[in-house]
This record gives sequence, C-alpha cells and structure tokens, in this order.
Amino acid sequence: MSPNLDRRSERSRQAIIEAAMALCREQGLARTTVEEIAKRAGVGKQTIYRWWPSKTAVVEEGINELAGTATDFPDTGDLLADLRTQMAGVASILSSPLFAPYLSLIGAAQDDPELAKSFLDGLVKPRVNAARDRLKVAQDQGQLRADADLDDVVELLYGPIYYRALLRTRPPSPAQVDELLRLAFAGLTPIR
Amino acid sequence: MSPNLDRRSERSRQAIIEAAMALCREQGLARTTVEEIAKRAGVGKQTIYRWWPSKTAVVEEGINELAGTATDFPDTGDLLADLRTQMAGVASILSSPLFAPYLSLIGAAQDDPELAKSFLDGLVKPRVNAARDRLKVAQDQGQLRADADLDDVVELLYGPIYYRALLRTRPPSPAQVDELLRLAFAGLTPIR
Amino acid sequence: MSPNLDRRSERSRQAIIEAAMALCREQGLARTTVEEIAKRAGVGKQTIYRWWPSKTAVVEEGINELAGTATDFPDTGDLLADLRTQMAGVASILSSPLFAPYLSLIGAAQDDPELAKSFLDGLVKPRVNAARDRLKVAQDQGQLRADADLDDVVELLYGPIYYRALLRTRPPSPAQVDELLRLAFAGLTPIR
Amino acid sequence: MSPNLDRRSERSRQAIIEAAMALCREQGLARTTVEEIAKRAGVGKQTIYRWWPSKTAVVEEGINELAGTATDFPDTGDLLADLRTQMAGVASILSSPLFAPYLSLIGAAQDDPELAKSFLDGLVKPRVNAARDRLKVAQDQGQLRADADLDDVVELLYGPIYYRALLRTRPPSPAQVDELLRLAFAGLTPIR
DNA sequence: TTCTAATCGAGACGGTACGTCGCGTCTTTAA
DNA sequence: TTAAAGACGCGACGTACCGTCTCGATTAGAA
Repeated sequence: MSPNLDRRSERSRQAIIEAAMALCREQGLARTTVEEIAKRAGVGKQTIYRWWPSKTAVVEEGINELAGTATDFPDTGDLLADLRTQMAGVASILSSPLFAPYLSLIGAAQDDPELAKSFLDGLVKPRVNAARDRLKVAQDQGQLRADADLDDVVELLYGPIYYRALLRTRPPSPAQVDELLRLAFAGLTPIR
Repeated sequence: MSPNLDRRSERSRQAIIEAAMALCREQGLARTTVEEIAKRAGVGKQTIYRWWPSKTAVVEEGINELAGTATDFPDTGDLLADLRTQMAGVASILSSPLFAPYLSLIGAAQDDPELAKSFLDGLVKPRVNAARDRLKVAQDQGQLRADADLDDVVELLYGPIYYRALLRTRPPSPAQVDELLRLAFAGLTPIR
Repeated sequence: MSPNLDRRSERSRQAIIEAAMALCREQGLARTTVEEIAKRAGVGKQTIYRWWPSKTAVVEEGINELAGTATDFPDTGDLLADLRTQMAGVASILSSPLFAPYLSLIGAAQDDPELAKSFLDGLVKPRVNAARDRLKVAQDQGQLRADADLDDVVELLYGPIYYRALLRTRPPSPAQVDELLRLAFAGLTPIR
Repeated sequence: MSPNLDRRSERSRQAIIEAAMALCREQGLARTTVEEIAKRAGVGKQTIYRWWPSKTAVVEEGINELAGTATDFPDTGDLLADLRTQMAGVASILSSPLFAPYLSLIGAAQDDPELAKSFLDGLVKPRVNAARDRLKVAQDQGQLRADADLDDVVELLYGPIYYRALLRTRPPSPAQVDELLRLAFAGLTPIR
C-alpha cells in the first residue's frame, strides 16, 4: 500500500528537492511544474508522487532543510542584542533569493488549507515557540514588560518583517530590525 | 485594437466579477478557473479575456469594489481612538470570509511580479498613504513620537494583523488591535 | 454535452486520419500512440478524443474511406469472371502495405468486443451482403449450385484469402484466387 | 548470461502460465498486464522476464501446452471422416472460451512480426504439415483430386473456420464443418 | 428607423501539464 | 543462484484548462 521507506533512493530524494528549489527560485512556485522538476532531477514523475502529495510538499521539505538551525535563538543574556541578531537573520532570509520559495509557499498556503496546516505546524510554530521561550526567560529577568502577552510580542516584532516581504512594499533588512526594535521597545508615545 | 468601452456590457462585467469572487470564496483563487467563472456568469470566455488580462485581475477589481471606503481613516482628533477604529476594521476584513479572495490575491502575488505591482499600487499604497497622512497630523500635534519614521510606524501597527492572517496562526480581531496598540504605544521596555 | 458537429474542423479530421493511417503503416497499430497521431497531425490530443473514442476508431474510419468502392462487385453476367475480378481486388488489398492497418484492426478486435462489433457492422457486413447478392443472382441463373447456402459460399471463397493474410503463411494474391476458384467450383472429389 | 534452467522453479513456471491464460480469458490479452500476471501467480515480475521475452510468449507457451495433441490427425483410411473429426475439433477449439487466448495471440501477431514468426513456426506450421501429410496419403489413395495443391486444399478447408472466428461473423461449429466439407468436395458448379 | 459594425454566448481548437498506469530494469533480503 | 518484492526511470494514457479563434445572434450608435 504505502511505499517502503527502506528501499527509498536518497539520491533521488535530494535531486528532487534541489531541482524543485532551483526551479522555484528561477520562476516561482506557481510556474514550476512537477514534470520540470522530474526532468531536471533525472527522475520519473512517479517517484515524486510516491513520496510527496504535491510539489508544494517538496518545497516545504526543501525549505525545512534549508532553514535548518539558521534561525535558532541565541541567549547571551542580553535580550535586545539577541533579538537584533536573530531578527536580522530572519530579515536576511526573507529578502534573500535563496529563500524566495519560502514566500511562494506562504502564498500557496492562502488557497490550500492542508498546506497551511503543515506549514504552520512544521515551520512556523517551532520557531515561534523558540522565540517565546527566549522572551519568557527575558521577561522573568525583567528585560521585558511583565504584562506583555508573549504571542503578542512575537507578532509585534515579526509581523513588520513579514509585512514588508509579503506585501512587497520594501525588502526586510537588518536596518529595519534596528529601527523596529527601537520603536517597539521605546513605544510610540511621545516623550513628555 | 482595444475594445470599445462604450459598447461594453455592464451586466456581463458585474456577473463576471461576482462569479469570480463567489468561486474564489468557495474554493480559493488557485482552484478557480476562467471557464468556471464564465459558466457561472453566463458569459463567454472571450468576454473575460477581452476586458481583463487574467483571473487575478478580475478578483483585484472585485476586491477594490468591495473594499470601497470601508478602510477610510477617521480623524476625530484622537489618534489612538482613530487607529483603534480603523485597525479594527482592517482586522475584521482580514478575518472575514467575504474578503478571503484578498488573501488569495496576496498569495498569488508572491509568484507574479505584475500582480504584485498592480496590487501594491492599486490597493496597498493608497491606504498606506492615507494612514501615513493621519499619522503625520497626529505627529505634528504631538500625539506620536517625533523621531518615528511613519512608514516604520505603519509596519509596526499593521504588520502584526497581516501576520496573523497570512501565517494563519490565529485570526486577526479587534481584541488583537487593542492589545497591539497598548504594547506599541507603551513600548516593551519594562517600567522601572 | 456532445460536441457540435457543425463547428467541426474538417482540416483536422483529415489530418488526424491521415496521420493515424501513416503511423499505423510504419509501426503497426499497437505501437502507434494517440500522442504521436496528434503531433503528426498538428492537432491537440483533445481534438482526437472529442470525436473518436480511441485510436482504433480513427483507423476504422480511415480504412472505411480508403476502401471506398474498391471492393464493389461487378456484374458482367459471368459469375466466375466477376468473382475472379473482385476477389483479386480483395487479395491485393490484403497483401498491400497501404491496407496494413486493416489487418491491425482485425487483430485489435480480437480483444475489443466493441471494436469487433463496429468493425463487423461497418466494414464486413456490407461487403458480405453485396457478395451474397451477387451470388444470389448467379444462383438464380443456374451458375451456382442451387443447394449451397450463400453465407457458406462466401466463407468458402474469402476464408482462404483472410487465412493467408492473418496467419501470415503466405501473402494472398490473384494467383491464389485463380486456383481457389478452380478448386472450389470443381470440388475436391477426384474425377472418376 | 542466460539463466540456469536446472534451478528454475517449475511451480512458478506453471503458476505464471496459468495466471496469464486465466487473465487473458477474462479480459483479453491486450488488457492483461505483466504486473497482474505476477501478482496473480504470486511471483516477482523479474521471474517472468527472466524466462520469457514478453507476455505474448507466455501465452504462446500456454496455448501450446493446452493444444497438446488435441488437433492430431486420425487416419482411419477414410479421408472425409477423418477431416470431419479433426476439423470439428478445430472448430470447437476456435469457438471455446478456453482457447480465447489463441485468437488474442493471432490478433497480437498482426502488429508484431517476431510473434508472428514464432507463432507460425511453433503453432501453425506443425499442424499444417500434419494436415498436408494426411492429405497426401489420401491423394495417393485417390480420395482427393490429384491436381490439387495440398497447401491450397488446407487453406480451402481451414480458411472458412478461421474466417468465422477472427471476423466474428458467427462462431465456428461442427455443423459448419459438415456443410463446408460437402461444398468443398462437391464443388460449387451446379449439377447439369 | 434602419443599417452596420462591435460585442456577446458558445464552444472547438492547438497546446501544456496533470496525476496514474504499466513497462522493463535494478536492487535488496530470504531461502 | 534463484526467488518475491517492489522502487526506479520512462513513456503514454485520458482529462482539465489555458488563451485564441471562429461562429451566428443581439444590440446599440451613426446614418
């Protein structure tokens, strides 16, 4: 019924993911076809369909491998510094052609509830949890407002970065992160 | 060369937009086909292609008509109150099934630079400008930190709403807006 | 539901039939694919599937057009001479590369009851009937044994020609027809 | 190079042939796949490909075993009686579902010269030779027209049986054989 | 008010890609 | 070494839509 994982060809698996990511970078996910991926990977279409339900699932796996630990959270004891480091990494990623398939994936998820779910569970939640954990430590240390809900804080900090990337107003950047952190921590209320 | 606008059938125009929006709400933009739109609208395919370059353009027009003045900015003199009002409207829209095609459109734009451009110019920029104008007035009145770049402020306030909608963590809501405004204006720095 | 015959492209119809027949002659029906036919005819696959249920149906129509009136029965008043003429025509056809698809069709019909039926009704029966009509006239004129069942006679005369063609023992030929007629009319019983 | 016959599994060999024949009877040769045969026989595909070049070769072997000595020629000294016996056997076979794969095989051979050759050499020729031998004896005894070419006689007698089977006009039968022999021996020329 | 040219609904067309089936080969594990 | 099992690269299947292209049949503006 379901295929035997032991007999799976690792060579083909990697070739498929790499081909999918490359094509996705060149033309976007929408214009990338399973046939092209198969051809570029030197693989039969069936081998793709045997192990993934769709091209988006392939790209999801590719993104997951690519992201790896790149967005891990540091803990130097200084929250602001750590946020600056990590968020600058996120901003770089979201403006990098290497990670363009990531934005395509978020795009595709808008019309694909299953993809949305696996994307949320597999890519977003783990990283949000890590962020929340780091914030919790800082909050306990008095480096963060005690009455702030940590999910709200995560949204406040990362929302603006994704906003730029997804609405294409301007690319996210480390400079944005600096200003963003300054504003978010100081608050918009004018100094009296 | 280009078709004669005077002879255009308004009945068909509306039927097409309504069919496109309805199908988009039912199945998402990706699964909606031009043929379906034509059939549901009781229209020939050619009539769609004569007036729009693609199905996304139809949906874009539909969104534009639907949005109308719903997200206009009030000016009661009280910035925080006005933001609360307007942002709550945005949050409602972004969580409403009626506006689901709007998210689909942002999704499609990730792989379609032309759509991204016209979407940005036609839908996003005018509203961002209106927001910036309102913020400028408030800043001049001393209701907003003087050293805050207004584009950054817009991102800080709207980023978190779009973040929830597009990453599907949880739906945007007026309650989010309240907390968001509280945090953003007060700042994350703990009260000493 | 079913396509509109008035709007059918005659150019495409002919190109498809000609391509199918040509490929069938070159490689046999079994190795001929719908995709090849479409490509050679400069036509979309759907156009084939719109008007025919299968490639064999295309070839059937091609054979029908090709056969035309080539196997019509003459009536000079001399049964033996007429049979010689007409059967020689049949023998030529069954050994001609031009008509190779005809044998392929009979082959395919062995595993396809629907094809067998339409082949029988469309190609075989009309010709058998014509043969029987000619034989009936001759029988009434005393040129053919009065107690012979005409269907049996048809089988006796044409069976050996098809036998050679389908079992590939040796190709049918006018010479075969001569000898066949001699034997069949004189009978196998030795002259006392 | 070629596999070792001594180590061959007789159990598998028989299971494969039986599965192939059964499937061929149920669905025809064209719709029978090697994968189905392997599955039904409880055998790996490779085991089929190791010992046969194609599914038709398996069926050919199956037919050969099935036919066995069923169509052997008797020699009671009475040609007509012997022909009646043997031809009735052939007619029974050609109208029996058990032997349906035989007709499928002839069908497949129309587009497969290699199959045609091995079919002709392995199945047809030996039986034609046996028939010719029996006819030769009879001819020498004066039971058959002396000036009749024996290959022509074989075609005259067996052609009509195959004709019915392959063109699907009506099934061959012992009754057909009776009438056939009557006509062929008496001749079609009216009695003066 | 009639003429006439553009737009309309309809849908056939040449294509591209889909997701599936089966081919014949190859690789792994067990007997 | 042969066997069962089944993954693999490949090619074709029949289908769904694409965007273009005819077709009459309206239908509204200019004559």
